[in-house]
Amino acid sequence: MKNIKITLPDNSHKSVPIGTTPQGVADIIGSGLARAVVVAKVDGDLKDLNFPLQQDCSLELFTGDTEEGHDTLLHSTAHLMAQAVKSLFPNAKVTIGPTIENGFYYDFDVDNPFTDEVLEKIEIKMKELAKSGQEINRNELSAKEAVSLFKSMNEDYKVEIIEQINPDDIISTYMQSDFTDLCRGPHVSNTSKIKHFKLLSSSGAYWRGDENNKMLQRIYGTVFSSKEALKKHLENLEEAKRRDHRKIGKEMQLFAFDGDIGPGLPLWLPNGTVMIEELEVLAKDTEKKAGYSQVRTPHLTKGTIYEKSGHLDHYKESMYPEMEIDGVDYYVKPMNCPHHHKIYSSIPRSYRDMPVRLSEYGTCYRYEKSGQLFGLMRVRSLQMNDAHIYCTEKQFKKEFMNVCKMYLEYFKLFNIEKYTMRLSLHDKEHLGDKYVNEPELWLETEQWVREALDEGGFNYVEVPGEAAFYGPKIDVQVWSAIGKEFTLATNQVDFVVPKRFDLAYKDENGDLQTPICIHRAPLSTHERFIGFLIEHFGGNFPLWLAPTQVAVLPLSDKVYEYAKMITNKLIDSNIRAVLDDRSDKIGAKIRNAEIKRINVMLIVGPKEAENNTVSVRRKFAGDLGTIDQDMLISQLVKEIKDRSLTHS
RNA sequence: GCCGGUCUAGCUGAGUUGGUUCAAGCGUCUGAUUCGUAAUCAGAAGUAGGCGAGUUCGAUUCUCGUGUCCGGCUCCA
Repeated sequence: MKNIKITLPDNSHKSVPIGTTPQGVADIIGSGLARAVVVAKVDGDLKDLNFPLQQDCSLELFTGDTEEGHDTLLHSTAHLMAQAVKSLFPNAKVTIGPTIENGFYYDFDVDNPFTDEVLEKIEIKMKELAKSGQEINRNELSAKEAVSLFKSMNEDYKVEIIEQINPDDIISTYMQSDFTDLCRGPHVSNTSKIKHFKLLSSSGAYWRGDENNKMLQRIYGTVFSSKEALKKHLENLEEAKRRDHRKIGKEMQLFAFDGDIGPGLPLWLPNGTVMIEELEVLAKDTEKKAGYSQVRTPHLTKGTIYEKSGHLDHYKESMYPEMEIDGVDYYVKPMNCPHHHKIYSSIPRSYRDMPVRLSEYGTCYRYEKSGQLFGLMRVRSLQMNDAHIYCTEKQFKKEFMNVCKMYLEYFKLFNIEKYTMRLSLHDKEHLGDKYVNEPELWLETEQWVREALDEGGFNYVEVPGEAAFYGPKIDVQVWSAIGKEFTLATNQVDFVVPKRFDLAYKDENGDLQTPICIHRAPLSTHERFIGFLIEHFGGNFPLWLAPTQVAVLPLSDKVYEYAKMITNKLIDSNIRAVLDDRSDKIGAKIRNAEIKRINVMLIVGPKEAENNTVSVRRKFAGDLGTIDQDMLISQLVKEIKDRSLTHS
């Protein structure tokens, strides 16, 4: 039989009989690799391990701990789960089962939703099927054959999927025992390769993500190449839960929800309010330097203005219903833009005044759907770090870029490193309904934004169909501790509403021009930003932001007077200090302060009282020794003033 | 809004296959202790099974409704 030459990644060669599979090559290399390998790349293309090699080629073997291998493992485990579900519930119809970051899900059309007990049963069945070592085989067929195959199996959803694939394409299926699934592949070659998996949760999910379609039942799960990796992942999930802003917010008494107030309407407790105040000072400082003017606007406004802006058309569903006052409909405001437009137009504007930058921590109310309220991240009452910039076409790029630069300044201050800038564009299909029908203006404005971003050297991804109804926008996406993605900062271009409001400025020639409006909220809302910060810092805030900055811990009642004096001195220096005057031992006081995540602990005993010093202990740093009280205070004042990130 | 689940003291959290007064820890309060870098001891109090109906001799436990929150889906100016 003819041999073929296999080139491995280290450029070594193996000569093997034609028809040898990647698994076969792995077997030759070693038994450890043979067990661990899950998928292969043949001349750069991902292939199954039992793909017969027909000619000289390069071959790369991937174990489950590589990106390619893990993805294959995840996908194959989704199939294994579907097989288990079909075996337990023969009436179940399978739909789609993709991989996601560190996991997979599969949607089923079943008679009864999955309960936790059922999930356990499915997992047990999966273990059984995995152990039984079933071969997984690829089969290729035409779209027509595929349709009749899945029709014969009563898999309506698969038929629907195939019918939307190009009829000339070759369709592939994967079969393990009596279970066949439509899939592009690749897959592991045997169910015994799947060992360390866990089903995590189940939930409802609409077919094709459309709420008009039937609700399917989704199961989420994950798999790893080793027991340790799975354990580590599950521990990470647990750790994430500990950073959950809802948990820490309660522990640190930052905010609360109350049934008598209403869902999505947070109460800001004194500690959380301290953080709000600090953020507002930061925003005002930053905006003052950047040439913004502060404004204030009412919470309640006539409906006519929202008709004019178009918001009633587009967002009535998520606005609190109107209230009739003196025969006129009023709304609580869902956004600040129309008010700022009215401030802009309250006086005549010249090109010399431009750009006009109006900022406000505006309080808004949005009737978000009940099912999507989520801690502080999605609420119904919110205060936006809002501003509107009115500028000329010429000024646009620079203004837009400066807003983006402001984000980055903030991100640096808070040490936010993981984020994505998303340029959200319109979708031609929805001009006239979801988006204002100005096809050329859309393209033009989008191009401006693109150029502004490119010139500013920002990295971004383009996302069609995500724009606001009045223009393209930049969304900055971040991830919460529990892995949810959020839009934090946002920056939008509005080429429509200024015209509707007859906003104008007089240009050099004395002609009236319409300004472009940039909506921006770099710090998002207080609610979302603080929610994010809680998870980002795990409650261990930088000193300037911490609700309680210093705890003074007297060793005993004998030094109470001295401790009280130190505490007062700190408070006089605008430092948020508390005195722990309980009769606990010092160890208990320290423990208590540590649990409360207090950054600076000042331990004072007779020695300190005698020398006018304090003994400093800081969270994360531990015992830092003794220091003169005035020197310490000036150090802390500086750290706070600089909004320093350091804990020590 | 949709699918599923949750709800026990300020917090965490047991238990009750329907049966007198429902644990415990933390916290709180009182007293003692006066202590050197993550828990001193003792005692006490506490509007505790979301809410409303129903079944029952009897419901925290079963049924129905309703609210909240959670996991997702959908949505997000």
